[in-house]
Amino acid sequence: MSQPKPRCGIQNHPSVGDVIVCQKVIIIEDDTPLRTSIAQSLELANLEPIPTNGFTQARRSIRSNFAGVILSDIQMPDHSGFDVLDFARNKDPELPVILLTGHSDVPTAMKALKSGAYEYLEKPCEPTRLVETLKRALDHRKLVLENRHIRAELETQLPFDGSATLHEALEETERRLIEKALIEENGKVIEAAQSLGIPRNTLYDRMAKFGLVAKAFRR
Amino acid sequence: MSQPKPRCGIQNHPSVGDVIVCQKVIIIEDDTPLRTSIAQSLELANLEPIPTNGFTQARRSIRSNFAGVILSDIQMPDHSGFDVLDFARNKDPELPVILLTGHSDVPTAMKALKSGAYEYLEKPCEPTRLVETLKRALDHRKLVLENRHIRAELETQLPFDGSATLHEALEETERRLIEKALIEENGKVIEAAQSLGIPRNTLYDRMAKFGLVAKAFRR
DNA sequence: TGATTTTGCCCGAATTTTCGGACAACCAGA
DNA sequence: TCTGGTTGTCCGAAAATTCGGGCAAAATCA
Repeated sequence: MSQPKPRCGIQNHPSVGDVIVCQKVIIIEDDTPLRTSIAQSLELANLEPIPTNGFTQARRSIRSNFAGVILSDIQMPDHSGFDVLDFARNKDPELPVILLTGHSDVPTAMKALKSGAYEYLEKPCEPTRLVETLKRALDHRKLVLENRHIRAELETQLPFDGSATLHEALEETERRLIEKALIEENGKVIEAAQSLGIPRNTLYDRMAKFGLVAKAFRR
Repeated sequence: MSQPKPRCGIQNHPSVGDVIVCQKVIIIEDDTPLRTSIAQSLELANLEPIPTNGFTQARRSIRSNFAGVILSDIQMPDHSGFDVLDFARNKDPELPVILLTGHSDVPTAMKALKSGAYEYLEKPCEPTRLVETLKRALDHRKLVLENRHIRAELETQLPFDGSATLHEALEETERRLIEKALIEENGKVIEAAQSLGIPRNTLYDRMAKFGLVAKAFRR
């Protein structure tokens, strides 16, 4: 029949129902006492601070699906908060960055928002206000991540174009279910067969039909 | 002989891609000049103000999937902002309410947040800050609505719980596809068969197996 | 290394599905 | 009432699928 398509396909989705935890806050602040003080405030609020002393130290934590937000000082010796902002937006445009500006530095604050910061806070900042703001940002982030997650799930679920034949659609569904089972069982055919409720040989029959090999599903 | 209709999708799929517009702001403020002033600020920011002079006038706009947020004064002659908050949270717990407090009334502001307000603003509020805050709230609201929308979509697509047998899952899928085709063809078995790419008799076989009758799918 | 498990494939019989053909019953319009 | 189209069911042969058993090669483990 058809060649074993090199479809990389289904990933191991953490199931739609489960809640995404999103409470990390990367703190970028060169002033050590202030940094630890902020970190403490966050821990008291049940958040998960990741304190760093500057851009260089922070950048390895900043990645595309990071489950949290960034809180960065804007004036630092080595880099500016805007560098953080650019870097973060490049990694993930929907990753909220909250910038700490100097007292009453309205023009810079405006510039921050225009550059894509999620929010700014004036430097001598009461902990409660800080936490409130971060919680809103984290909530926002959580929604964004959930959204991506569900969309990904949707894509794997509705692949039939309407012009497909009943047989084609069913074959496609069957192939996906088999692939999913194989992934979940780490490429173990026997266990996948068991979880699908069919005998081992039958699963091999179907796999052969679709050109699937167990090896390709190993972690 | 009519062609099988050029069906674009498996169902009329409110298209996951399309963007939800969410820029309405219900303004609840008894002071008329201030109210219109706020409304103007919002219009300048490309938002869609719905000005009301109080809770009574506003409550009919507040409903479960409202595509916007609420901005309410906290001190009003007939009702308090907290009444608005309670009402809104009852209609939809994820509908953001932003409360306008008097100048430096921190305790009330705290109480507002604890009661579930999305954010509070101090009364003599610069338009830019107001608009920024509202935009964040609207963004949040948009995400919530998108989320609901996609989840609903996913539920209609996700046919089998993981514990189902391969055969059971495929049968279920087959039944759904057949029902879908019958619905789209208004219960005409012949046309449904054509759109599914199988002969009429085969479709009858399958329908019999599932206990389906065409009559039940007529409009 | 040797023992054990797993893979991937083939056989063959039992079962299921496919699908053309046929037919009675029903309904709607002329 | 006649007529054309549809529904729902049955038959039967061809085709496909299921699934137990078996086996050689590969992988894994001790």
